[in-house]
Amino acid sequence: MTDCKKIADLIFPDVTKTPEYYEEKYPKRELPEGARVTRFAPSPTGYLHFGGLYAAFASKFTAASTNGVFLLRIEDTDKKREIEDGVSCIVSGLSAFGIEPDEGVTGFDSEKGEYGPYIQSKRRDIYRAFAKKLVEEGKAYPCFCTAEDLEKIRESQESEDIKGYYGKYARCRDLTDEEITEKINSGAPFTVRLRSEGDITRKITFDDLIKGKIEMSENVNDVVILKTDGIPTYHFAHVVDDHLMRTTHVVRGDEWIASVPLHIELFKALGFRPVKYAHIAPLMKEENGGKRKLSKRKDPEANVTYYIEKGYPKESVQEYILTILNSNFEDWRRANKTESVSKFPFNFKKMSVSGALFDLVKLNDVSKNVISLMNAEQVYGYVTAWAKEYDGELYSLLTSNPAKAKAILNIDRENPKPRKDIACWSEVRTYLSYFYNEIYSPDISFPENIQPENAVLILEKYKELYSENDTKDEWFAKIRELCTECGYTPNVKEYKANPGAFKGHVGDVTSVIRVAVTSRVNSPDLYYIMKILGKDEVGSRINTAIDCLIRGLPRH
RNA sequence: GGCCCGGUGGUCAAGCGGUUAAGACACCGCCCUUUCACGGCGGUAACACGAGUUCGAUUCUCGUCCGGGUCACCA
Repeated sequence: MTDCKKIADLIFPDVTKTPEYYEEKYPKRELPEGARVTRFAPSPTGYLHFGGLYAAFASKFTAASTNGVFLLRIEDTDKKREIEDGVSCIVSGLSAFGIEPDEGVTGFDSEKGEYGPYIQSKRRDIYRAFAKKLVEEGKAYPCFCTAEDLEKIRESQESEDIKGYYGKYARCRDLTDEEITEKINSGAPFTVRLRSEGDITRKITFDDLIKGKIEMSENVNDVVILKTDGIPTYHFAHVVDDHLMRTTHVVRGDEWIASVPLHIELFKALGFRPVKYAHIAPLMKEENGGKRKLSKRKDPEANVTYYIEKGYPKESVQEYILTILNSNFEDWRRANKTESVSKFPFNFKKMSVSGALFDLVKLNDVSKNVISLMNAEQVYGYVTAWAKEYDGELYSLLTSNPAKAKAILNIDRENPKPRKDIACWSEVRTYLSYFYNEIYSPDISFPENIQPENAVLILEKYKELYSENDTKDEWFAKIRELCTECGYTPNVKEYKANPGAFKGHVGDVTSVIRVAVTSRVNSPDLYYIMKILGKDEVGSRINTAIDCLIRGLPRH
């Protein structure tokens, strides 16, 4: 006859509070009907992973769209893998992309909310109170198997379909009170295991919010719920925490699906109502034709700091995450061009069931759109803030003459059809390098259809006619004249109708000027560029280009 | 190996028994054009394979193949 109560007291001499105490301390939340309580619960084992950010957004949007609560909890039950500034990495990583939890951990040693502590290492007493209850009820028991013992069990299970600590392999499951008492008194280390009541032939089904109905066999493993150090495993902490924090919906990676039967059994054993699950597929990365999980180790873009260093605005990252998070987001965005993302009706049903390929090209596209909608003032603010941190030279260039910088950034901006040149702030340096001699290196190479002697001709004439005070219309009128004088036509259509009659069209002529002035075949509006550069600089660049061309010209 | 999930154009993805199989990115072409862009229009290109159910399968069932996940005192 085993006396579970006695064993429980023996195992947990330190436990003073009861589960009832905690139930009362963390009452049901008073939230409007349908409000969802979600959480992001990472381990502080390294930098914040992009996939984590992705999951955090899903949680946050779910809570926000139902007027619920989104909280941040830190799962630091594995001190071996923990890194020193793990918590800060997570908090600042989330914050950099616009996620501020409603509740939970807010910094290295700070938190807010009534359901804390939100750091698992500070919840030891809570877990132990509930574990004690399980032991008292005979639903859990101490296990004295060593790592070597378990290794042997594993080896003996090679041919077994079900592996784990169960049935005849669960050697400590039926120890007598005397055996237990003796081992504990002798100071033998032990874990606490769940006494599973599962039956492999019985199925459980649950409705995953993303994947739909899933059917699996019941859990039969007597899994460890408290490690030798008295700290809970993920499974036990998850169940206790999410119950006590009154979480309603758990959004997490789909690597957890296999443990759902265990989690459900744990909820049941503790007399808790299970949470609803939404398991999201991992982000994938393309690698020589195949797909694989975006890897922390191998892929720099897996680290959220990658986006900070490159200078992607948080709005862009949000926008991109939403496009891969909910398949109808892009349609919504087209219909609501300037609406805040917080208005988007987020829905689990619209999430991809299988892993989305992480696509930097698409991110760039999204980001260019986002940035194209900003005004020059905003862009200037963002770029300088970024440059201050990551590109000191650019920073001093920009801030030494803010008016000039803003004028540059304002070209072809703030109009109904803005240019889409910039995807992230680190591209700005190259984008405007030709405005600053300090970072400009001329490279006079024309498109192939332009003959150097024609280019010289055009530039010589242009040098004479350019006047800083011309209006844009006057300037272009001169360009048209120049075309005609040099054997080009100002009329693109005319050229296309009769290409043999001309050396080229106005596009070719401006190309020559553009390359001479900016070393680019592709730039914003030339007129404004030259305005900003000033007559002297324009003249000097044209001279340089002419020299360059003449030196390269064959002698006749 | 057992169990679970998935496989629609190059990529992301709608679709849920009858569709000319949406849309977005990328690519190509055309148009617009006072250059460069932006924009507009159009194009190339897909239901992994094999059975079955059905009058009819991308959609339902089974099998095969392929991809992913999981079987820890890690989360």
